[in-house]
Amino acid sequence: MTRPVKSKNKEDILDLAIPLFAQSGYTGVSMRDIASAVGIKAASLYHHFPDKQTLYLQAMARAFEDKAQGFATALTVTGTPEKRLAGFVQIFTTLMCKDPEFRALLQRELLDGDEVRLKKIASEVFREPFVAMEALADELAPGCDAHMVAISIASLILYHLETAPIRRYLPGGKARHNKPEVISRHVTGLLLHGLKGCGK
Amino acid sequence: MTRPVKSKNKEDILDLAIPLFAQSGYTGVSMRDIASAVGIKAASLYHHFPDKQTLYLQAMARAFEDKAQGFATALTVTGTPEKRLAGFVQIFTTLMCKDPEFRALLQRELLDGDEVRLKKIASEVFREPFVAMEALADELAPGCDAHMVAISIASLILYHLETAPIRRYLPGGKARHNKPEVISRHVTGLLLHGLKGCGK
DNA sequence: AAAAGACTACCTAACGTTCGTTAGGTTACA
DNA sequence: TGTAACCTAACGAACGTTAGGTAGTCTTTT
Repeated sequence: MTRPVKSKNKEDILDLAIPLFAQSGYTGVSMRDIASAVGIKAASLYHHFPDKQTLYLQAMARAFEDKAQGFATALTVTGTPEKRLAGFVQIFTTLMCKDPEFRALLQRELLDGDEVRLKKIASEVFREPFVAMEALADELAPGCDAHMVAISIASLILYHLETAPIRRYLPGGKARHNKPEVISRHVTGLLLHGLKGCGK
Repeated sequence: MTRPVKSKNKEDILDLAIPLFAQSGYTGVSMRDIASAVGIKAASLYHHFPDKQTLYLQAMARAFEDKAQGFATALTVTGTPEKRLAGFVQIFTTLMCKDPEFRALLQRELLDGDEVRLKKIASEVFREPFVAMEALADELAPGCDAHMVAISIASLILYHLETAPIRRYLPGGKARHNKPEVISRHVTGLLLHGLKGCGK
């Protein structure tokens, strides 16, 4: 039995584990599943990680890390507040569209995540873009509740993507409703002008 | 034909299983867990249900049934389109606030639900209120994409609730942001007037 | 430069536990 | 007496995890 030429390291394993956890959740993925995806035996995973929970936490950390940086680019847009909002929404939507794994992991964390993990995600991934969104909200609608506005912006974008599986079966559901440019245009219009703004 | 007073029937078991499934998901709840909640042994569950999956599906069906009816009351509001929207948002928000179990189950279905179940939920639970929302959207913003508007309305309400666990750790998060009247006022303002409408 | 030792990354085999599920017996009420 | 509702006991499978072994690779010593 010849051994593989190149040994696996932690990062390789985590990168292969992330999509599994995203698709089936913590309890839905066994150590044997992960090992099989990596191409080794389950017992060998314990050479790299002390237990499953640690592996999972490190996979989550890896999946979420660098995400904050991605969001930062969505905040580089300059110009009028309206233009900056439109730019942010567009970039954020495109980013989220391209990363179903991230969305699934986030959803799972919102359902099952413990306080420690949620706190970590909040401060390390979302805090910076969230603050920028709040500042933008305060410019566009002074005196409003910036926190609620920021959540609303994220809601509009993310829920259109989250509900994709069921929207297919709801009246009026079309394939184009999943396209980032369609979503971002709708959301921008709605945010800037209310319901009257999303018809154009 | 008449059951002994002390005996459990299917409905009792399902009602006790629903919150367990809502909290921990299908794989996170064992037959022994359910039996323990009911006050019987796991083997006895097989007197009422052929297997775990059937029990789960019937629990889901029960959790979602009569929900459509609850939504119907949110559509009884009359008056100007603006007033009807405000009324619908308020009632729908209050309804969702009171039912974290339903929200959790819906979220889990969006993540893990197969096509058949999603189709069933779409047609039996959401179709009717969704059509009404679309009609309302068409009145308020003729020519708009009613499907997207309806999703946006639901997004705004549900995501404010879904993100409650993480909003605590995001800047500006306050306890009142989880109150139905605060959410519905914010959402109504945003929908009718855009960002400028949620400051007042 | 070669041998000896240590280390890394994997293996096979198995452990104890929990799981869904089944078989067959018991009890209480019609 | 029949049947519905429950029980105890146990099955096999899958799970996370551990023990102990092996084959290459790197490091040190002679």
